[in-house]
Amino acid sequence: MNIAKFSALTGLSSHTLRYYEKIGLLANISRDASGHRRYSSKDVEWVRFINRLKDTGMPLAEIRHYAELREAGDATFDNRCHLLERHRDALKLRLQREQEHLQALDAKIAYYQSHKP
Amino acid sequence: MNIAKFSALTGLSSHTLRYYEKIGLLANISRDASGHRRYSSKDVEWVRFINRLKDTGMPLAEIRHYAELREAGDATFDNRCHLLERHRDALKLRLQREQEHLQALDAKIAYYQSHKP
DNA sequence: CTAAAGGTTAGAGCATGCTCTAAGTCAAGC
DNA sequence: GCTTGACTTAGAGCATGCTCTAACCTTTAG
Repeated sequence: MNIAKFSALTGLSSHTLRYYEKIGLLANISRDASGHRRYSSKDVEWVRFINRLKDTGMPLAEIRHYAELREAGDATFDNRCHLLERHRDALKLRLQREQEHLQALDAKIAYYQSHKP
Repeated sequence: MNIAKFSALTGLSSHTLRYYEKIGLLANISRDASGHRRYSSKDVEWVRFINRLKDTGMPLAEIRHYAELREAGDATFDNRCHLLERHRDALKLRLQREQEHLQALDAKIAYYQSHKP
């Protein structure tokens, strides 16, 4: 598929997609005869996973690191797995903190509502 | 208290504290005879609340809006309450999404572990 | 008196993550 | 052949949120 369709499927603008390729998040995107990018459904999966990592707070530099390990093949299997585990643990912690924040916000709102001037 | 102690209590650097004052998050910080800032324990509470809003993803511009409402007194009570409610609702949604992300990560990690090459 | 420690200001600089622009290429339809 | 539209590139510009610098002022201890 071309960049427009890929953009629609991944939710990233074509500008952003080219940018991600430039910084090493997407490698080996194939080209058609006239030099236009042709994305595959595997690319869709990968960019959706990138979006997941991004949405859970992983910086692009670390995602690029993961991408490089992925490119390097099976030898980096454990390495990638540990990277994901560390990220998951950080996410768990963050979720706990955010639960606390949510409770505190609820309490503040309840206070506002019971103290209307 | 002086800026160094306040910095220690709030976890923000003195640079950041002056910056927050400049952009309107902190208003009416008092000064001593030689022009140095003197922070009160109310200021500690307020900055801790700012940190909470920040940690739950509220941009500084919106926190500044909340700060301005707060400065304006009781007339903005409802307004502030609604702002917090909207933020809480957004936070709830985000927590749900992050729970899903966490599950997906766990699944990916489980896959990695069951498919070691 | 002097030096050190801690504060002040305005404003420059930086990291991240886009977002857009300019100039050009290519393929399809009239 | 020419226009239109979607693509290409390198690189500039922007928004957010700090982070640091330079030059200067006070207070305190020796």
